[in-house]
Amino acid sequence: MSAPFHTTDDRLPAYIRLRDTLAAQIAAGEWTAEQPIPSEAKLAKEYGLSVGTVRKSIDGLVGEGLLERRQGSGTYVKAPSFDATLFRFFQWREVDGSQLSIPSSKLIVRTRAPAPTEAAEALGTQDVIKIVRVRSLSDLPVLFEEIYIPASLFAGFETLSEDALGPLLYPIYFEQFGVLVKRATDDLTFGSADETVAKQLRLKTGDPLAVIHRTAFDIEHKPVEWRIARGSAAQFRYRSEIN
Amino acid sequence: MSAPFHTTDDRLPAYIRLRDTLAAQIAAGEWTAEQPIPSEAKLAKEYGLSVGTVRKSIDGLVGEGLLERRQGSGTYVKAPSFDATLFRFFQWREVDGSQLSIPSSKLIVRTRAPAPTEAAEALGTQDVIKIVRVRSLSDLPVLFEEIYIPASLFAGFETLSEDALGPLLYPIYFEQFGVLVKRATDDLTFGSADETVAKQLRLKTGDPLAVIHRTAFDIEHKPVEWRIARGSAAQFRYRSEIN
DNA sequence: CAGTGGTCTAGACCACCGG
DNA sequence: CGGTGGTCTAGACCACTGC
Repeated sequence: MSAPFHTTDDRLPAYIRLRDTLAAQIAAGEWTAEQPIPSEAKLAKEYGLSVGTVRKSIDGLVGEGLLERRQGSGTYVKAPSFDATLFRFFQWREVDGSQLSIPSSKLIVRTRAPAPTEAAEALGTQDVIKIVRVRSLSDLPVLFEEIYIPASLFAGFETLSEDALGPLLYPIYFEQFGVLVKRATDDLTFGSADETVAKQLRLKTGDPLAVIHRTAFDIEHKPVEWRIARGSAAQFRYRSEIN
Repeated sequence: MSAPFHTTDDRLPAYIRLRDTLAAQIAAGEWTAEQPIPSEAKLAKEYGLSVGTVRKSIDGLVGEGLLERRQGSGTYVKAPSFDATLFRFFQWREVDGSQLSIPSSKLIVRTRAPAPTEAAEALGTQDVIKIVRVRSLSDLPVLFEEIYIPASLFAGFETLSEDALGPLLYPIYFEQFGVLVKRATDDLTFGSADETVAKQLRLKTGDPLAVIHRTAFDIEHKPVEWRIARGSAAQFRYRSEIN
């Protein structure tokens, strides 16, 4: 009976308030990806709603890719497929059906620093943590990345043990800081390598580069990361699905 | 009563069969963007379903961007926003809030021809119509495109009056041939200009190029167009939204 | 005002999964 | 087998639109 709706404001439809409540619980790590969330019937009883309304809430979260239904079993938090979709640039092996592997990652810099202008504008703050890394495939450096994340959201990121940092950042954002990257905008341009980049990527100064500016957003459309990535144009391949 | 379901095969859920039936009618131009489709209640009666089930069908089509609900008024076919989303490459003016204009288009070739290997594979046929054109912005050529479309779907395209061909192809596909481009995959790489391209784009042979391979699909996920577009890398800018 | 979509209910039966 | 999600019904009342 009654309604333990969390943060959600009144006068919104019940199915939206429940959706937001569930989203908050998911982001808070209430459920793992292995255990189902409460069944539709249980949720209906708990929130004093009918099953149809609960279904509509869950439909929304499934549509957003946060939940996954498994008939006969339950509804589960979807292990975010981050880089299946979000790492898509740089397909290094041709599309012969072979899996594309995730580049390994070498950390160069990780520090609290003022944000460069563009990053500060995108993130709405100058107080950021800067991450610089080089990503490699089979020991060949392919991507030079500078990443900026708001210090307010990622307090303590600079001091995380280096072992805790895998090659993929978005899972860490989620698991360690509860920040779920849901959407991103990539801006792709063409440039040439300066000395620093050339050295890191084993190119010559002035060699052609693919340059990607990315701004990533969380569920609530708040910007949570800005990055610039550079790679040799010669091997570059970027795939984009347009709907 | 009973069910004038169109093409859809049996044993699928009713809401899917209705969705497909409606999609077919939309594609066939049954309704214009100014007149509403039949109300939910009417559809329910016509197909012998409950309103809830009809709503679920419509929900699907709204989610796909084919329909648009207007509370108190009706449900309308959504005027396809074709190139707002599908023409995104090459933003020529910086993002100072100014509208980006659609490049004008000069037709070079339009003929029935055998498809090059890549196009034939993507389209599943060799019998295609080939279109070559150069797109310009303020009289400056910026994009050289080769486009291949299946002759079976676009019978008579080669003989359309040139006046009927605006700068945007997807609206023509839809209005003249009932082919609605719903999704596309872009593959972006960098290359260098050969003589032909260099001449058309007023570049020097060997100048860096952005190269986009695109395969476009209709509502039923059938490939309906393959194209390769090339532009000077120096001015190139491609924006991609990742969800 | 009548007609539309928007929300919500309280059930039903089915298909599937797991123990 | 019981519990889960998947489909579907036949209503209710509300919010909005357009005449």
